[in-house]
Amino acid sequence: MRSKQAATMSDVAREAGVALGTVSKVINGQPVGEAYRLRVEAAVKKLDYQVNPSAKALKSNRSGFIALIIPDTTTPFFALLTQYVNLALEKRGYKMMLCFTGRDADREQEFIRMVRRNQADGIIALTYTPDLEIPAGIPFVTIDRFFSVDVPCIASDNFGGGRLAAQKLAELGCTRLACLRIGSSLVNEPSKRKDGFVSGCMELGLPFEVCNLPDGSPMSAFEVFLKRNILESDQPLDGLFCGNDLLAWQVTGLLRRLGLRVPEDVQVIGFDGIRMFGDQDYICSTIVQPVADIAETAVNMVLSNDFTGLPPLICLPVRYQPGGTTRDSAPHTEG
Amino acid sequence: MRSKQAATMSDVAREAGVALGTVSKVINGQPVGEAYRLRVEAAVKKLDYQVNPSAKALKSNRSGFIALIIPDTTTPFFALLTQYVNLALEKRGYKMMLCFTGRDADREQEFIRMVRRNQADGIIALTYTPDLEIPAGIPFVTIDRFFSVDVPCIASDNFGGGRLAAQKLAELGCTRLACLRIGSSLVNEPSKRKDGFVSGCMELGLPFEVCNLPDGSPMSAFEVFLKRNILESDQPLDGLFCGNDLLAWQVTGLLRRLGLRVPEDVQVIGFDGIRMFGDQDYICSTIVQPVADIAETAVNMVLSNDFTGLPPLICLPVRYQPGGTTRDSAPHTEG
DNA sequence: CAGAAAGCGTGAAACGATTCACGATCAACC
DNA sequence: GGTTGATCGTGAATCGTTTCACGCTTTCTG
Repeated sequence: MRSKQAATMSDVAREAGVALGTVSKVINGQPVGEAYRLRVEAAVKKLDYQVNPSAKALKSNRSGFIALIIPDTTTPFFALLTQYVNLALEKRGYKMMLCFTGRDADREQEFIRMVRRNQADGIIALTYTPDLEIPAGIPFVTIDRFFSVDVPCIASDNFGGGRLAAQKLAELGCTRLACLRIGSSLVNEPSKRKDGFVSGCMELGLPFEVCNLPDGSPMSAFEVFLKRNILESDQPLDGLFCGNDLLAWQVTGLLRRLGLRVPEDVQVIGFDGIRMFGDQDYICSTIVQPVADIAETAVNMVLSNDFTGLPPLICLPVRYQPGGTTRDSAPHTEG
Repeated sequence: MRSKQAATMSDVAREAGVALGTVSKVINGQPVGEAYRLRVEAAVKKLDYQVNPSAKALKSNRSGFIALIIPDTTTPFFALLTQYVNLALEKRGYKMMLCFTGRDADREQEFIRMVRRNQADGIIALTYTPDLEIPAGIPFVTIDRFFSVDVPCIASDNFGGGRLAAQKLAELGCTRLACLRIGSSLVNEPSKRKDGFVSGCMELGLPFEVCNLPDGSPMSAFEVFLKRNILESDQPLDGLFCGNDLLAWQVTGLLRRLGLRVPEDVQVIGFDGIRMFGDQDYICSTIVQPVADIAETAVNMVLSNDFTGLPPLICLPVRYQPGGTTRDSAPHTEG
């Protein structure tokens, strides 16, 4: 029950004494004589005219919405990505439609179907379904998941990041390394973190272990690994690279509970660049993903409906960030 | 460039040999003769017909979107809320349009203006602007922020939660309590957590302190307070209630760094019910907000366009949850 | 069995924008 | 000064629904 009925284009046209088409041109910035433009602008202001997005969408066949398909919003990295994608879309005048899937393949497919009904002009997806049916004819880009050369994928330099982690640990004096992974960092692009780490270790001539656990495994599984390879070993590990920051954070807690000092006895590097309050301290030493760049790039790609000539996988540079779990960190000031 | 042009209602009507209006009735579940219904349904299936949401929105003046206005998506409580609101909306056949404001009043007002352009059928807002201009004529409900009796507000029982925290700390053997707050828990509804806590302490006849810090204050400010009132006091505090879980978590880290044992020397209770990975361990002992209920209620309210007769403030029950920072917790197994 | 009431299919009108063929205006040029 | 072409305003047609007045059937009632 709006107090005043919203003004339409014809109201503006009548008020300004011009034709409908002229109003449309002014609104859309097409060339119009100065005098006309001023009259229309005055009428727009006077009537507080706002374009009706439904009418515009109906006629132009563009909704102005981009769907972001994401496993959940509570994982810090996803939350950060959501925020930056939203920001990047806003800058370009688009709105975001959030679809969180809870890692449910059926929900993912259902969202994509929905989007095909014209609800969105494009899709940015970070999904866990490897055999997802990608809709033809709608801009579709993925983040961190490579499907095929037809589907552009934006990712940070996972391989380079893993390699960098190995190098940093070596630089910091570690001589026996391990890579710990769980769940999502096992699949697809993020899996290259391990590959890069392994490659780095081999280049450095350092011995290393790899320990993989399926999603949802209890920490006790890692506990077994760490006890055997640190407490009970005469050649204990002294440098750990974890598949993501949350894991690194958990592993650090675990190590400390086992009586080991971090970073004095064991140094730990994670991956992602998660901070505690979104903008405060890093929760561990980490390989920081360029989240803002990833979001910007994904948005630019999905809005430029021409993917030809682009590399199917766009890799963005990562950087190393000390964060309290390596010896190069300033004495820590936070929890 | 969809391979086949999407089918419209008239295509379906032609295919089924019925009138346009009949198709509309079938689609919208209005009473239609059995034979007609079957023919239309067959045609819908054959042509893979999907309603065009823009056309529907244009004619019916409802977009099917509800806007969620939220300060950010990275604060765990907000992330959780976002997820549950999304879920509740989905259940009701609505889509969510996410507007994160970064706590910027101008952005908040701009979003509301946008929504008035018919982009959304209602607004659920969690805002920091006390003098927000609430749009008339569009369903608007708030979470945790009371504006006026005309604007329904959903909140958890902040007062009761604060009181419960005091009672629990007393039960667990604490005799000298304090309430620590920062930033967002100082304002509006969440501020009642302190009131409830104070009330609880007075009922129990226990001495208490209150320490408030403005948003963005460094932890060192709390450090001063804690040093003076625990380390340097001959009547040291032994029970802390923090305005939210993140603060409780930081304070716990701070206490441990000061050489105090939690929960042996000092017990800490937070507020919110944040878990580390969204579904794993609570990060501290806490008063859990019923996030799912809050979301459901907010969605139900915003979709029922009749607020008359409802209490302006809807209060949902909280519960206490041990989480490692009080003596009633099972020996902790996580970081 | 006539007449009223109820049930239901029909299709034109409307929602509010975009688009485009058309025509008017005007400057330029030979 | 007449012709050409460019520029630009006009308004009808259109996008794909919803809605509703209309009228045909069928059923009920006395």
